[in-house]
Amino acid sequence: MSLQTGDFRRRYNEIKRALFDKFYSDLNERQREAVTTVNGPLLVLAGAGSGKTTVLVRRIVHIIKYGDAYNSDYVPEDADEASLLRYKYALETMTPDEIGELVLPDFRVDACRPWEMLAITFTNKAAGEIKSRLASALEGQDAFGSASEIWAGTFHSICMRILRRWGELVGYSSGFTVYDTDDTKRLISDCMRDLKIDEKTLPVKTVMNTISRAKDRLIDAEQFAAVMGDDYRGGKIAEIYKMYAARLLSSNALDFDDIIMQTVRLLTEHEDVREHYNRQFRYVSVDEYQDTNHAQFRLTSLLTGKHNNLMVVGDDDQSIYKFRGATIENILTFDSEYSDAVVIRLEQNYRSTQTILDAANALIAKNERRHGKTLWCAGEKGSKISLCELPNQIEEAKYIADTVEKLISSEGMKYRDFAVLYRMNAQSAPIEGAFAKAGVPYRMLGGLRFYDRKEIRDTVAYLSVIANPNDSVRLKRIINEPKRKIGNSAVAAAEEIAAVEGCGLYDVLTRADSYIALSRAAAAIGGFVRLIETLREFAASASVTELIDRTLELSGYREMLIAGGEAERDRLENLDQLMSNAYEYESGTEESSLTGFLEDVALVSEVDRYDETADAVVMMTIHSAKGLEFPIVFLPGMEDGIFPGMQSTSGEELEEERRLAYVAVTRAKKRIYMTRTHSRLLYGMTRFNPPSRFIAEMPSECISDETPVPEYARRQQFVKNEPPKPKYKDGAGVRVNVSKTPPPPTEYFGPGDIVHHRTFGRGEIISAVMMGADMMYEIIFDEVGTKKLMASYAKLEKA
DNA sequence: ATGGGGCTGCTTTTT
DNA sequence: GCAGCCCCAT
Repeated sequence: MSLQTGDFRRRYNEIKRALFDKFYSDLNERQREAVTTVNGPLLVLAGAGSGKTTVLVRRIVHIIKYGDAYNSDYVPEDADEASLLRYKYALETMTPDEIGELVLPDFRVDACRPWEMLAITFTNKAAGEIKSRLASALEGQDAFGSASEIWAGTFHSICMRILRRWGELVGYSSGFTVYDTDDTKRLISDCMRDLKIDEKTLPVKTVMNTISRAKDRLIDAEQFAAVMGDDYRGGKIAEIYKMYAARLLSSNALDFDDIIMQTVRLLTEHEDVREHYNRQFRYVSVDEYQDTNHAQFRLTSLLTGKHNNLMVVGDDDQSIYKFRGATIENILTFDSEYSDAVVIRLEQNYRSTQTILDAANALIAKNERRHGKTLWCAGEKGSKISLCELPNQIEEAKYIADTVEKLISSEGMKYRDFAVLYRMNAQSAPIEGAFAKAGVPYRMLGGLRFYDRKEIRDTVAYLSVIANPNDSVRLKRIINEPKRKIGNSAVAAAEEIAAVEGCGLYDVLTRADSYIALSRAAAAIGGFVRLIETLREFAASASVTELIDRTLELSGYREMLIAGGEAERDRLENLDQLMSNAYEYESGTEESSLTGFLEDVALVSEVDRYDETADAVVMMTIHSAKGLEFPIVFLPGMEDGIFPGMQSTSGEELEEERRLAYVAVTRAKKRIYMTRTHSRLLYGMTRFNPPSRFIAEMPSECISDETPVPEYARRQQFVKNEPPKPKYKDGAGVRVNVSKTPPPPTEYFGPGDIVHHRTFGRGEIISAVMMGADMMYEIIFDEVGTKKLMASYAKLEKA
């Protein structure tokens, strides 16, 4: 029998919300709304630098600590006027932190236990960030449970956790292997060889990509064949897909796409498993939702179940992974997919100056397919974006190095304040060169990754075979590494036997001496099998670290490298590094195992080589810069043909490039230096690229052209038959035929002109250089590629 | 079976 | 311009 009146209840809830609002006073209103919107589908459109991770983490903590207290109207039976007074006093005197810790738990309604919370991210880095922030938010508050019980991880690690438990239901026995891109490529390549499909007519890359995209869309080999119908190329790929899938299964292996796809299959086909997780995961959040593909969308909705407590966070304007299957539709249609979804926009930016945001806003506004957001900040306008044209990529690199040094000496900046972000890795070489020459310390991301090095891959392959002898891709990788006289022909023969007998390759090897086809290599094979068996026995009782050491010893791999002398020194060091990684894994994991280590190797890329504390300029692609921020950003290669790339000059491709430009610009906190070159040597070809269209898409008042000398002498060297690209600011881009003085024998052409050649057909001039009295053209022909031709010999016509 | 030399081809990348 | 890969010669 409650004595609480309606008025009391209203005042109770008012003061409760005021307490929450004070607790969240360090958040802006939108952020607070996102954190306290607990039930039902929620889409948070988080602009660059808008505190997205903060919101994600605090919302999870909010639900675990307070549940739906903020929105609920529940008033406890024993609440009375005295409690109101107490709360009012707390509101006036306590700090936000004290309120959060001492008062708000009183209001707890329907809170959730940590293991009922699922938080999915894309990268291990993001997962690590979220985990560590959750850990510190929940530290020492055991009443709420431990942050480590929260299911926070990447799509792949979450799925692996599910598959390790239920994998048998979809045909995988325990200890299954994960194939990475390289393994996948080898396996597909093998399939193509066995199907006698020439890699020249159908590149492995294409096949791999097609199969991967199919898996993204949850299309299996049979369905794929059906969809392809009698399309020749498609039919061939369908054949490969079928064989590839069968071989993966017989190797007890999954590729990256399978990890998602098979989990979806598991949850679709096994209602009990699905219900198990639906009951468990009362709340689901997905980060970087703009990068999800269809399979991940399905997975999310299967895991979420009927309660629909699904929060997705992302920025449609930062969707830059279409090429690897991400579909921006997921984020664009979330609010129609979940019709009662709450949509919250985080537009206040805490990172950049207003000038940078103005430029970014104007740029991205050119895209059609977006939810629409406008970033703003409370801070200052800041300096204009600098733009500079340099003669070539060497000068461009020098300019960057000089500017770094200049700003360090004149403004006391540190090397680590600078980032050079480029569109393509190929752009990095000259910049590296200039930094090296100028003595600028730098750190480059995106070279060969640690686990992609040959010696590491080989060693990991040994471990994989020890853990799972059915893993034929890895088996083949190491069967003759180091050389032990088991050549391709012997392996091919053994594979054939395996195919005929329908057993594994390793099984055939164990009985090598009973096959005539293998008689020549039987002794060598026997030695290899004994090696693996010895190591398997050893593995049963040894640690992973010891196993690696023993493997390198007994296989002769280490010996081989030592024999290589100085040249192989790095490789030996890398293997030591692998052993210390294994050691680290074992000391940091409760139930360490060989399978666990291999899974880490497959799914966890190396612990970020990007050391934020080192005082060095950082160089990386724009793609890998997503999510990072730097005081000063250099954007070299602001040229059409580079950025946007020449194969993305219109439509969806161009929109994706523009999003990439948006990502690039929004990385900068204080200043941006854009550069472009007059001529650029790339892939051994000199190109003359016009300025990037993205420059013109930014408001001109945001940009200041710092090109040093008004005219370079070099302009004399190049003759064009048209005025240097119509600079008409006023009026339409009408081409005027100025001073047409074509010196005989031919009309001269300039870069960008489309010409026709009697034998080579249609082509585009990419460079025109005066050589003596003649002109040398470099032309990309549609049919025959690039040719260099002299004007007087080539009978070129304007096309 | 192995190693060396020519030829192609080549955005972006995490899992 | 360079690297990785295939083919060929040993």
